[in-house]
Amino acid sequence: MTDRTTPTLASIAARVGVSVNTVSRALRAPNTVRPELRQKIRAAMDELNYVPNRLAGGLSGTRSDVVGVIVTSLHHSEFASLVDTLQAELLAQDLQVMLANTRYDPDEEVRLVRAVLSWRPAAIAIVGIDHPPKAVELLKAAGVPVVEMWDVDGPVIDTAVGIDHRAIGRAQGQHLVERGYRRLAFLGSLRDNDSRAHKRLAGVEEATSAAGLGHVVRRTEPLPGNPDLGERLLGELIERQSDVDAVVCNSDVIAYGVLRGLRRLGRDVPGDVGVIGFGDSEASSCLTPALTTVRPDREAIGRLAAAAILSRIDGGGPEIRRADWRLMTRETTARQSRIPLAMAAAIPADPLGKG
Amino acid sequence: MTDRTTPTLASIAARVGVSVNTVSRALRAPNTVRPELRQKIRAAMDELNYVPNRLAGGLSGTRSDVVGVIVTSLHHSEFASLVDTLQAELLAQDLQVMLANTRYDPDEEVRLVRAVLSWRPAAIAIVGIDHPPKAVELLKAAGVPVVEMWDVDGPVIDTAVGIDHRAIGRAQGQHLVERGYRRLAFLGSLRDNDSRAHKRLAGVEEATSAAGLGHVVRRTEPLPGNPDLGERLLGELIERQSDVDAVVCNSDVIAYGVLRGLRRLGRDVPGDVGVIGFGDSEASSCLTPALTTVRPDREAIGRLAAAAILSRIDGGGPEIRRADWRLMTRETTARQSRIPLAMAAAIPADPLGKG
DNA sequence: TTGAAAGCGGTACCAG
DNA sequence: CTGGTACCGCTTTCAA
Repeated sequence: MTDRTTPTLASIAARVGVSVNTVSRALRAPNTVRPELRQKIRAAMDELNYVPNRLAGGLSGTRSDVVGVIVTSLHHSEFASLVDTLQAELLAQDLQVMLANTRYDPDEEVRLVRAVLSWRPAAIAIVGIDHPPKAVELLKAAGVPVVEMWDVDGPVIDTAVGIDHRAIGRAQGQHLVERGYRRLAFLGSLRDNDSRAHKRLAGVEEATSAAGLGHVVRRTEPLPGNPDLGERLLGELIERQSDVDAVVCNSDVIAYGVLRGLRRLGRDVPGDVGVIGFGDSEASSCLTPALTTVRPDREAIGRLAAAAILSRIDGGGPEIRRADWRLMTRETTARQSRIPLAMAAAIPADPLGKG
Repeated sequence: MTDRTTPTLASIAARVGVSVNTVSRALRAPNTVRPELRQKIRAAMDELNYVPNRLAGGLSGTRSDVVGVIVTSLHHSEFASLVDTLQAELLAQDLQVMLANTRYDPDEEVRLVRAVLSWRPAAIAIVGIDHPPKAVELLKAAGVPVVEMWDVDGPVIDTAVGIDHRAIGRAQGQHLVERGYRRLAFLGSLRDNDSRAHKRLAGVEEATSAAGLGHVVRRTEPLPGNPDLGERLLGELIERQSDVDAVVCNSDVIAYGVLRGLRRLGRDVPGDVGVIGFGDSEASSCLTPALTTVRPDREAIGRLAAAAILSRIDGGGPEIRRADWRLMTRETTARQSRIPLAMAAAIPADPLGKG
């Protein structure tokens, strides 16, 4: 701290009495510098607490060491673990994560894509495959590898890693039907631009109509999902459709509120009403009754996404990869079946998510 | 896409027929450029999908527009919402978040501090006040504003925003004592370098010893917290100390597993055993029995941290701010008290966290 | 209102 | 093995 300015390669060079160039090589290609000199340079750097300037490095060199990660939400741990995994795997390759959160706002998404691109990232990982046209245009024009995550079904920009949401919806619906539930409802946080949730909903409807059941009643709002919202939506649902006997929740946290609400209303779960969630949050297996839900292989998505990013940076070609998911059958749907198995068998499903 | 190279200010300038710096000014100081020209420049940028290069901008200009955010974990939504809030508030000021996750590894922390500093951030926000000496040295040498989050009690680098963990521990212990619990245990994920958890534990012990009770039995592991770990630790605890009648869990997810385990063991909660958590995760109010826990004002921490960052960037001085927290009294500790109130009153506590 | 030119801190290609 | 020297793309005086 004797010097008020941040040390640069030049200050190190001056201190050691060599050229800037040599110092740079001492970092980038150590074996092209005499060990003794290298040692002195290292010492000087340590002493001055030198930290390389990546702005300069990135501007000059060819490669930048950032990867932009754009998610739609962080609050409800939906994507927190994804970001966590990505960060860890990329860091192992000395890649820094620049994080952005659109909060499901398309305008914000365009803005963030631009902001992230302005750092000239080596790649961009982004949640979803439904983006505002301008965002897609920017992404394509930038010529950066883009890895879309969580959804893979539909037009993809470049590379995608995700799960088959429609198949998940089918499995949810089919499971309820098999367990004898007949009047299904879909509840939760749902945004117009959350095509993943819409695909799951479509899957549920596919299953019910295949079973010859009526429409799936829905009660949704474009607000962040949490138990209070779940309980409120349940209340509103029951008020105008009191004969519903199964609720598909768009997320586990919504389901938590739904279960709390049903308890307060004195409805028995799974006897009177069945409940199924999506996500398999940590608490789900600890509730009483324990929540039946769908567990996407989050870790796999993170790992595959990281691998895809690295591969693309490394010159590999675009690809589409699906991760697995599992129906976690627990107590909230543990009702005795009332329909013949033959009928249930007629319902299409794809439990392995292999498309 | 007629041009294979990314557009630069120069390409825009060439296209419009002006100098580079006119284009630059059109962005940075629009009113110093003739509206008509400005219009043409805008059009060219739009057409070419121009995205400014912040590496160049940051290198040249004085201010950088990144804020480094260093957390210890993301998985269990412990800090996810914090990051979420920070990101949103900073973005409003056109500041980008560069995220790093130490996973409670001190070596990693040093490495990440260095990595983040290499982007010459306008400020750094970091979880905790206990950092490896080298990290502190780097941070101080860099002369960047540093905002430490979640903990404020102890030596601080610069500015800090957090809650009083010791007071929280005292309140947890006192609450259990008041409810008549006598043999307390502390369970959960606990790392040596997680001084926040250690402070809460110390607070619990302070409360029990003030009440004249014996030592708090502890059963911890330096692993990520989750329900399975909670249930396992509970099992191990009961095995060698079966008379424990209250469990302080280091996080709500641990408590979920503890409750599940107690249920399986046939112990009544809150009758036989009381359970209290920390964090007030979303599911906590939906469990049966609902979990008594402590809710830190997460949103306030995020907001205050963002405000502190902005203020420091803007030339404001260092400061220390405490956020509030609340004991959420629910069912898992709803046992009738067995001790005279006078005694309970003797236990120090500071429920408002004002230090 | 606009343009020319000097950096910002590195990297990379040369020559020595 | 080491040093000289053009840039990288943008910001910022200083003139015009």
